[in-house]
Amino acid sequence: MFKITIMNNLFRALNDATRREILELLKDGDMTAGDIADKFDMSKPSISHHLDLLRQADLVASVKKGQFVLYSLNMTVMDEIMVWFMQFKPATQTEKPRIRLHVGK
Amino acid sequence: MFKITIMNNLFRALNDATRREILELLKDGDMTAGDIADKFDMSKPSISHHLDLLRQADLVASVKKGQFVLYSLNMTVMDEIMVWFMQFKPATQTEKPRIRLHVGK
DNA sequence: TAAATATTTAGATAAGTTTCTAATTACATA
DNA sequence: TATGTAATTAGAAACTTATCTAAATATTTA
Repeated sequence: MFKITIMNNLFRALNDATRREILELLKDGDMTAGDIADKFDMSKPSISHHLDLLRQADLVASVKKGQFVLYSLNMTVMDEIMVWFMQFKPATQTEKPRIRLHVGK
Repeated sequence: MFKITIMNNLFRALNDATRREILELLKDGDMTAGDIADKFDMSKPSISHHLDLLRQADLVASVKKGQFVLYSLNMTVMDEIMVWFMQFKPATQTEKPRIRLHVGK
């Protein structure tokens, strides 16, 4: 169900405060690599490397726009992680009514 | 809202396939350190170390039972992680009814 | 109390990660 | 086409992590 290398890439990417901050920045809209780097007290190559790990985890996508590279969040992966976490929720009451007043055809 | 050291511990703990497997084992019920170790092709001290990181992240709790140490999942932290992930869901329709037929006092 | 069992701690090693500076590649424009 | 700007790649240093074996601690039982 959850491929192990995918999970490894995912949690590896999330295991860093800078990378999590980058994800939070991208919540508010796409940004170029340079604009992202400007938000941190860290060299551009370091940020580039962080972006690479986020891309490997499919948490962000990048598109070249002329001279710039535009980065955007990938929500669909977030959804998949949530499914993984859900397995730990105790087999919870499904939303099925316990009493049925009327039975249709 | 999300304390950084807590997040660091959390994602550090999750960033390992063995530790994630331990969490999945504990889904089905509490286990002793030895029983957990028996499920893996890895030395007991290594498993002990993994359990320590999971405990630091508050993902598991441990209780000494005589000679044994019993480990159990901590669901409440899972819930908190989910809240963190939720911030990335696009500002989704809140469950507020758009039409109110009757306005009470 | 001595021996057996369960678990953790200590210390070492190999592998992986973060960060830097310097160099390279790609694109835009004067 | 030469120059400037944006971004990535390469390579190195410092640090962290995963794993092992050996040793220590705690508990039970003969």
